[in-house]
Amino acid sequence: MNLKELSALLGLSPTTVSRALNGYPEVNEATRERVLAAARRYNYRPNTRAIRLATGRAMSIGHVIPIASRHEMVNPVFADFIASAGEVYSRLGYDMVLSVVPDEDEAAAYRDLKARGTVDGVILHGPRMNDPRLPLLHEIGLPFVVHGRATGTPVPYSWCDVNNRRAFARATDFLLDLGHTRIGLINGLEFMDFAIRRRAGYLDALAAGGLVADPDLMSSNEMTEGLGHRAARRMLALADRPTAFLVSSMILGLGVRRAIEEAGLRMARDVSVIIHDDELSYLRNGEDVPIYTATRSSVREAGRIAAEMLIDLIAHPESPPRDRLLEAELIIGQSTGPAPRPQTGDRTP
Amino acid sequence: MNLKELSALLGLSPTTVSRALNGYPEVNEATRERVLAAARRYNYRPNTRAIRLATGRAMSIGHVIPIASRHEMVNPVFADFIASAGEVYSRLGYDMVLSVVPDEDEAAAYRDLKARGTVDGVILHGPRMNDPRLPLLHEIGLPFVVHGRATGTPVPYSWCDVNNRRAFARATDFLLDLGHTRIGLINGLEFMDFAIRRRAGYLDALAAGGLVADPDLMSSNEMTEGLGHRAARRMLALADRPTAFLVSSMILGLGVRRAIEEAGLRMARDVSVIIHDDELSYLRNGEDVPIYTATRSSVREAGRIAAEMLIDLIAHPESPPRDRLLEAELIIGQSTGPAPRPQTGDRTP
DNA sequence: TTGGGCGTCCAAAGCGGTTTGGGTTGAGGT
DNA sequence: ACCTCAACCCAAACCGCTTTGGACGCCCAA
Repeated sequence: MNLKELSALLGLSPTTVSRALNGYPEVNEATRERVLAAARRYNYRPNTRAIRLATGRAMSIGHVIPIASRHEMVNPVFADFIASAGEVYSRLGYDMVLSVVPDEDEAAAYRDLKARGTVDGVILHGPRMNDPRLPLLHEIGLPFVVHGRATGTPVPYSWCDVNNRRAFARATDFLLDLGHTRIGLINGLEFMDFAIRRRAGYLDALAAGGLVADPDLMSSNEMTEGLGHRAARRMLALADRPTAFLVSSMILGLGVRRAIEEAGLRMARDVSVIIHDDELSYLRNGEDVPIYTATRSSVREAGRIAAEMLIDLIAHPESPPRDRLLEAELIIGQSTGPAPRPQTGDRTP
Repeated sequence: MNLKELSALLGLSPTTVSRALNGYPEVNEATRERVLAAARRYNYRPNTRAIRLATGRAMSIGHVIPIASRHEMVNPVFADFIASAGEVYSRLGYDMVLSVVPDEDEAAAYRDLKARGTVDGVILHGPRMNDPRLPLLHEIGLPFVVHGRATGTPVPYSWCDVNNRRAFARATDFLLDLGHTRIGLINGLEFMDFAIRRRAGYLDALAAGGLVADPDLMSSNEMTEGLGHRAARRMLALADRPTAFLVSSMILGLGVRRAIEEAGLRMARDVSVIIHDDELSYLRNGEDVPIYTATRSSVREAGRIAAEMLIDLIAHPESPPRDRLLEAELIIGQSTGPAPRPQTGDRTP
């Protein structure tokens, strides 16, 4: 059932039917009712492809997911982010189109999306320091919102980010207040913007507490359970081992906990742990009471905000960039406690 | 730059330019070269929206993600599945469109995708027993491939699944051979098709081993760390507690391990654990050697196969349904060992 | 010499909507 | 009786591509 058929059935012109369905004023209310009833009755839906060509708008938002051919890492926060962004898109009549491309083709993918008119705008994921994608998107004129920020970007842009620096500074303060002085930082990859900011927050707080950072207590890597385990194990094997860990994700935290227990230690009592909790739906930090003390910030909320921001940006192309900084909450869980008394040397090997 | 402009620049008709670019034979090779060179030079890309309207094909594949308003569960295998399916789509010139809709709107979402012509086909995720979505898709005539199977479906359909039944039967056999007789099953939600098949495999093997299943040793729920922990803790508190667990996912397994250690027991030595490992990219079962003994099957491979199957199906609408059953591998890790000697009663409370 | 066939190209008709620029009608004012 | 002006509706152009149905020139066989 298409517009022409429907209008023929109604004895009206396609023009009038289109206007009736789209709420234009120059159509008699009685006629509009008749049209709406017929549309319902014959289950008429305007063809997406025709609307898009006619209006010149794609009515869809792109998300480009680069796949590194080496390890094919898929960011675990990604699923929750797009789920919440997708709800917004659906609600506002947009489609979400995902482009999965090899790492090296990412720039080409953006150019393509723009040149072919496949999307009206994109969300940029996992921004890095001096991220080349931002100037690129700026240059080709594709509206975008960054999930996070990209330190060193020369052009203004729209973003929605968590205050990672303050979150990790507060978490570090909390540990310092508990008497910890040897605090390990198990962070994401060092070129990721969030990781840079979290380290900065950690270093801020250490410095404010009169401590100097120990390079042996800082690690940066992909955020998998295995790598969290490996980093924590290495630090726990140090002669002057940490009594607390600051950990950039829940999944890393699972590995850290494993390392702690393998070393014959108990979380909270022997080694405190604070994680950053993105509130992923399938990896909750405890059902009722939080397991880990955490800097908590909902990635779903960020997805929702970024999506709304982008659609607003598309609707008002001449408006200045928007941004939104979300504060993380410090949630006290069962993974932190006062620093243990000076060690008695009975560490398990 | 559009086709009309480009053809004007070349002094050719749009027809010829279009044919030259699309590899049709009725165009002089020299002309084709000239057209291709100009297209490159002016960075011409045919407008997606126009192609779609003209050809009547959406050149995109839909994935509908229902969001239960209650707990907003996003399936963690989903990210990896769509990442690998997406690679196939990109390669073959298709777009992937994700529709995130409230649970109760799922049927409407499929009808909409079909009626508006937004997609050429869909992948169906998380099939259940007697899943109403399959007859629906069949009825509205939208090509689809199921990731998994749906027991009880009256119509034939295309699918790509893991042999869950055989996998869990083999895993159970393995535990029986190690001398375990009290084996707990920590499974996904009981109406999910994969969970039904896994339980069937487990029950098959128990029966073949002359054992009767104990309802207290079977649990079904969503597959989160917390629920894995809860189920295992409950079973470990039984007077006649299990000496082994069969666990439906890696994430559940993390919770199970936590429960084991909280009970003062050691995995493998006191309690064996076998998980099902979907080889998620951010939750690997060990880097080099597997941590958990596991029934392993790559969800990425399934995504790739399902995507190719669907596109093939779209290209040949009259062909019969296809299917593909993948066998899971039994990987021996460090989480299993011989059943401990009969208990001496020194369990921690 | 003529006609058929081939190679190459083009005009125009579509795809299914939106949108522009009127046309018709009837009520109200003079 | 005539004009004006809403209110309502329509024909046709347009979005940018694909595809159908020739057109034209040239070569070769009859």
